[in-house]
Amino acid sequence: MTTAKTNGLSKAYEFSDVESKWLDRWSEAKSFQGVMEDGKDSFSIVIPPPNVTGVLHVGHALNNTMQDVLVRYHRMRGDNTLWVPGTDHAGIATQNVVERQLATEGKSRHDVGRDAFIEKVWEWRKEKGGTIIKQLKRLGASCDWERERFTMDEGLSTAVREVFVRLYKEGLIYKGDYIVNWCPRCHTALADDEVEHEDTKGKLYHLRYPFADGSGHVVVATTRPETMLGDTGVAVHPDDERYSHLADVGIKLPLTDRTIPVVFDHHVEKDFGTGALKVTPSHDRDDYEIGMRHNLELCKVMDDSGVMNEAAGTYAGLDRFDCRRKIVADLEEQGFLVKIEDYDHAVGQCYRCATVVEPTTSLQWFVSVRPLADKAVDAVKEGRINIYPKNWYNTFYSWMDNIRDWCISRQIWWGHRIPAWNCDDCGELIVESDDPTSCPKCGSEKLAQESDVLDTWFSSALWPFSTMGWPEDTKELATFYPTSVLITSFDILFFWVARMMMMGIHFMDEVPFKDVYLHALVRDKHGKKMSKSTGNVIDPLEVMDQYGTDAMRFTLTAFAAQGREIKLDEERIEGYRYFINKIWNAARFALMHVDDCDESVRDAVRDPAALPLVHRWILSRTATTVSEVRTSLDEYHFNETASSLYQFVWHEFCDWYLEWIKSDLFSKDETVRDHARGVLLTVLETILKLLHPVTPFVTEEIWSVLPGEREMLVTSDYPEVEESWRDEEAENAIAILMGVITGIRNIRSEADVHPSATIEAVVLCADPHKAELIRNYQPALTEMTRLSALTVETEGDKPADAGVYIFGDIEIYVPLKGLVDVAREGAKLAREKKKVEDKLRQVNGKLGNEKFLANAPDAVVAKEKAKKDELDATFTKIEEAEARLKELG
RNA sequence: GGGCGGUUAGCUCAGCUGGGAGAGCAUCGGCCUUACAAGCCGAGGGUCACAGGUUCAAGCCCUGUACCGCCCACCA
Repeated sequence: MTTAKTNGLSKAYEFSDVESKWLDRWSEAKSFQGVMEDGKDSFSIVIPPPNVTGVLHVGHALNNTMQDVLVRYHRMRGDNTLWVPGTDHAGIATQNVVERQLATEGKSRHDVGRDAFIEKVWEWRKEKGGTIIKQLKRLGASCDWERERFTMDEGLSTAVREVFVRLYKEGLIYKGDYIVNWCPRCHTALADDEVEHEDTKGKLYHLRYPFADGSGHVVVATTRPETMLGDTGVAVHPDDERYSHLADVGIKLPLTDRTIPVVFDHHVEKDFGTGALKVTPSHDRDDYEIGMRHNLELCKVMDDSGVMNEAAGTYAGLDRFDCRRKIVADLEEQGFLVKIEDYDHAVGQCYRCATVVEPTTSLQWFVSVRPLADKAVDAVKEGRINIYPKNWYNTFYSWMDNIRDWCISRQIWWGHRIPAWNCDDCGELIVESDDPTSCPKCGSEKLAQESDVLDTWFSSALWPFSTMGWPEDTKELATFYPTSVLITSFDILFFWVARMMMMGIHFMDEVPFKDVYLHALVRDKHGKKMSKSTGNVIDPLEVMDQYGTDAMRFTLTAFAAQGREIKLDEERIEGYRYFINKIWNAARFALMHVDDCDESVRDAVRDPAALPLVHRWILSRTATTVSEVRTSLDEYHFNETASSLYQFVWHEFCDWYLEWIKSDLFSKDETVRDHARGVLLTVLETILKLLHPVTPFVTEEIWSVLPGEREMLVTSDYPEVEESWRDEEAENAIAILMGVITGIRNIRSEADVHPSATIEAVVLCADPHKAELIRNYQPALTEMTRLSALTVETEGDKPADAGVYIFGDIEIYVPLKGLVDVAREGAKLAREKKKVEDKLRQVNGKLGNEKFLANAPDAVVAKEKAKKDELDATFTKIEEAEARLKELG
């Protein structure tokens, strides 16, 4: 690759140096600093805090690109703009990382002790925890980096305590012994939504449970036979006549010496299996609820690690899965096993470590979410929060309707320790934001703080206001809360988004964000989830290395259509890299001509109507593009933003406008040249501004070498729609001229006329205005089609020995002097004729339909009539051309 | 079991309020035309999953079917 330079810009865009240069400059200039000026609109976003253990994956890249596009857009619009960055302490995930590190030294966290372990986590964070932040910076994320927050920071920890204590005192936090999801590997409770259900090929074991009086038996089915040791009842449906006589007869539980009762509960499905259900209240959520309804005993048969305990009798000490095998063998030996069926069912797994979750009763802390959830639902129903795309409303409501109390305590060490103390002497439970020194009830000083920490999502639920200084009244909160929009992945709608709504509304009395944009997951090009084991992971860091950050950002923006999974194809990234390069080269070309311009060159656009058509045309197209881009950004239609920009820059500005004005730029007529230079510079500047939010690096670089003194692009102004640039007349006229050019090129190409061969063309057009228009543009037209001459007539001979191109009332002939390939030309005409015929059939169908004429709006009818006239004209001319061709053949 | 989404060119996808089916890549042909071969010019390619319905008019609205995907859920 050559690196020849033109006017200081290398021939191909070399992103690497450019990117690091601007990252430094933006940082030095504090370009991303949050602004709080009176009388301005505010635009604020809080980043979905990535886990402090995280490394940038393509989902982060998408998420943060979208946020950055909006933030840069609003900053340029002059709003008070703030993007708050930060990371999440990610309780279990981070603890796991440090535990693994310890394990390499052959130690467990218990070997080092709680305080020392936490110290180690902080050390780890200091050394390695900045990775994802560095990577976000490299992405170009224009966060106010001086405001970086961490969910374990002092300020945020204060907010967490304050919230906990207030909720407790309002009776919305309680402690109790309930069934929870337990991870035997992480040794902690998990919230319902931290359990992932995986379809698993398992077995359904049918077990024979004899009646205590020896009069018979009932068959129950289970997927987890080891839990039978904890059975404290058998449940049947109250209306099930098969079992109505069992009310007073107990069941003799196999392998034990216990007798358990039969209870009648509507939850039991009569038609499933035998209609009898073994009830293990300590190890199954449904069974727990049945047990509560019928006062069944709790019998816990496993410990915190999933190992059978003393209640399991001779099975004590066995791991739960080993126990399962042993139990099945023993049941079979003793004749209690009826049959084993293959059975596919969902098995709950820990979302962090994929260990099979064990439902267990345990003493935990809970938030009563119903009252909080109701307020969140109201906010959404009343439109105080809008959700995009809107198909998420149903899902949101149904989840909120079925929400259960939130288990917030975790039996791990890394996190916000629950601000509750137990008095050793009187047993009083003390909940205070400041550490108490003595028991308010008995005065004892023997107080022990709860060992549990809070669910990570508890602190992230406060993120929109805790990062702005709550519980203090801060200027940040006054200026930026509620935030403008939350952009996040749909898979944490409930983990996080819903909980921020609940907490924000409860504590701030105002929603935490006005809009929620939920984007899709990024998948590979076949729609498969990216995973290391499949080997289909696209690493954004490698992508940035290979194609440049702007190319990746543009690609992600182009893919970000609402409501669809994103299938990312690496070839597309390559395609958009070419686009970045195209911008670069267009700028190089422009610079060759505007390099030495002074301010006055822009005067050309002050009176657009006075300019030649092609300049009026590009200004009009620019105005349209500005409008499209602004609208699509305002509506979060990121893909449309990308496509408007791509289409306009490449196919209108580069392919047509630059080609068209080349002769003007080399003109000896100073006015002609200055018009071209002024419009060229103006449009280029507009393009750079429009593109900047999506492709900040290349645009800033080009901007910096444009003539004149200028501030950095990042903090310049975003283009407004210039209504005075809109020009329908120019657009129509240029469309005709483009048609002529395309026609001539088509004939040349179809007839295999070498591009350098000089030939002539004749345009026949009965309409004198159009003819005049085309005649006026002869120089540009011949230049762009490489003709030696172009003649325009309102009437004249139609040569047979010529290539022909017809559109509407315009006919183009390129005399070929015996070079016409009759067969090929005939085929082309036939093809065109068929197209026109098909369209005519449609139009005539409509216009021949009285109901259409009666019902369709006048404008639509008029349009159809105009279409018919044009098609008729084209059709006639094609037939004439066919006739002439026949003479020739 | 409930809910949501998808099915449009060979591939990946747009198509916002119903009014002449689009893009990128890929394909074919021709060009190193002085910004760009990471480029330029030209061309081909569609029964908009299927079946009904509403409408003057349907890729778009309604009903149903098929297949694919995701989410939620207490049939053990």
